[in-house]
Amino acid sequence: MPKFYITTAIDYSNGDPHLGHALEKIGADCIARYRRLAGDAVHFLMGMDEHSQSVIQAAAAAGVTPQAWVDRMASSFADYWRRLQCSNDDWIRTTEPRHARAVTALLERIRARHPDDLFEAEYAGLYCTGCEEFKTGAQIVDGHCIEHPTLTLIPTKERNHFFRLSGYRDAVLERIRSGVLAVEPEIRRNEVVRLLEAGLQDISISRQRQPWGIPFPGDPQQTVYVWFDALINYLSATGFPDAGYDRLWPADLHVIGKGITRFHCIIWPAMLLAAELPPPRAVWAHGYVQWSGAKMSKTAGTAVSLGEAIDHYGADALRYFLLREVGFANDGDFTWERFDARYTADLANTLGNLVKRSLDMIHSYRAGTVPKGERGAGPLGPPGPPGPLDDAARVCSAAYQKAMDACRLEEGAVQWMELAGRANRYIQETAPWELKKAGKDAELDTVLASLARTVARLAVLAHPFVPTTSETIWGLFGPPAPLAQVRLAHLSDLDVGGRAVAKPPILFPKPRLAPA
RNA sequence: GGCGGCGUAGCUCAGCUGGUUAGAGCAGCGGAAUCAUAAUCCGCGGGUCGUCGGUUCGAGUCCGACCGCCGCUACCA
Repeated sequence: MPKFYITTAIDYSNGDPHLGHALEKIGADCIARYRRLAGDAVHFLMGMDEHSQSVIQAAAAAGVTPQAWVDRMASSFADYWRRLQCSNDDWIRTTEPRHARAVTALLERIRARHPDDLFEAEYAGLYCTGCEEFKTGAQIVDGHCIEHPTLTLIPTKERNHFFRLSGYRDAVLERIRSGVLAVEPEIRRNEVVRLLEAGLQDISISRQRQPWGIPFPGDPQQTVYVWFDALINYLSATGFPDAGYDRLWPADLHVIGKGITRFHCIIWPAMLLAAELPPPRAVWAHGYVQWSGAKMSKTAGTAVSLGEAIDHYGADALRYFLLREVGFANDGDFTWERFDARYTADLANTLGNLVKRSLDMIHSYRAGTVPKGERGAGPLGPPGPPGPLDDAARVCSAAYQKAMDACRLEEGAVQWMELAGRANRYIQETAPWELKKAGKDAELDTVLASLARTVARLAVLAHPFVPTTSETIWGLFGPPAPLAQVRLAHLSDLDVGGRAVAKPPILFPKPRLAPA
């Protein structure tokens, strides 16, 4: 059983999670759940990034200690991820001892293997005494810090530890070009390659005057710069440097936002190479959730809160909407109109109604027991002659797996829904109610058995996207095996003939249109 | 400024290495059916494929210019 170590970016502890955070976690969770269905030994990591100056500021503003602040934030984020059914196996926080230990160990390992890669140098920049940090770029307006326009920025020099990033340009570039380190989607890979081709500068990896951080090994006067610290979380969670960490490492997939490819595709691999550790195998950089085509910015006042979006139709519906409509590669729009349209057309009308009508007919015509049809096999027995829906399931499932293997989650969702659509057409074509009236029992058995099989298969394909609904549908058959034990490879053999089915619920109720 | 991407039916998008009447889903309109959440199924799409010019027997599909969006170019998690 191949292992599959997948991670999300760890979130910064300075505000509540929003739809953008949610898209990333849901997408990663979708991939993790899919890999489990495919039979991999999945290890799925999520967590929090809890160091740096802005944490101190946020804590001070809230009148609590930094630790109390990050505890509160971590609890809040974790609560949202539970509501969204994230199936992470581990949850790491960069304030944990296991993380500090790994950061120290990694730096010491670099120093031991490539001593020249770490050196001290002067860092010069504009320092804001209000923020207690260096300011660059857009943080400076008219020569003043945007947070403290009345203060004067002070040109300051600071002695820092540096990492010789420049020495790893060729090695990282070669890995990305050859695909040994896969960067997807392609547009992100091209951006990274161009960045590498343009050349790299060495980077400062320590800070003075930053008490809220991990002490720099051998120089307790300084702390490890927050980005350098944060990236290492993926390694910390494997147990590094203890023996056995390589049961998980290297990571098979880092799921991140498109804005941080530079850190994950260039700096992080270089850090690992310097320590003579294998770089990750793949990085997937998703796009952003927009609100009516505009950026969803925290400062501009987010148009919709994550809590609202979850409460609207439930976690499954939000998961499906984000993955199907917003997508996991490009930017996409969240609007209530689109959410409603997707929910109604796909989840309620196509899938929910299919499950309901199919199983209701089994109750009306066969007293709630799935006919064995022409198959006559047990619950997971060998298939008999395949019907049109079995063919459709095979085709859709193959396309689904091809898409999901490539992290094209939208396409996976399309294929899943396509099978449900085929089943609806099958009902129309075979008209079971006519078969019932005409007393064509054998044909009716075949049709109902075929529908039941298809519904069960849809429950399996649904799992990465709508885990709760998936379990609900699967549970209706009183299945012999928990869904967690089902594998995609068994899908064609899946049968529910002879099983008693529960009365189907309305899976995705449509709110009555409110009178105007 | 540098590098790159996008601009195809009301909406979201497919259209690979150029080749018969430009496609899908959703929405809309018409019809059928009644197992089902008034759900489903069938039928209906003349949209200058951003603009202009070029290459070619032939171009959303290649080249150039232009217009309009957008991304990456920050030691901002």
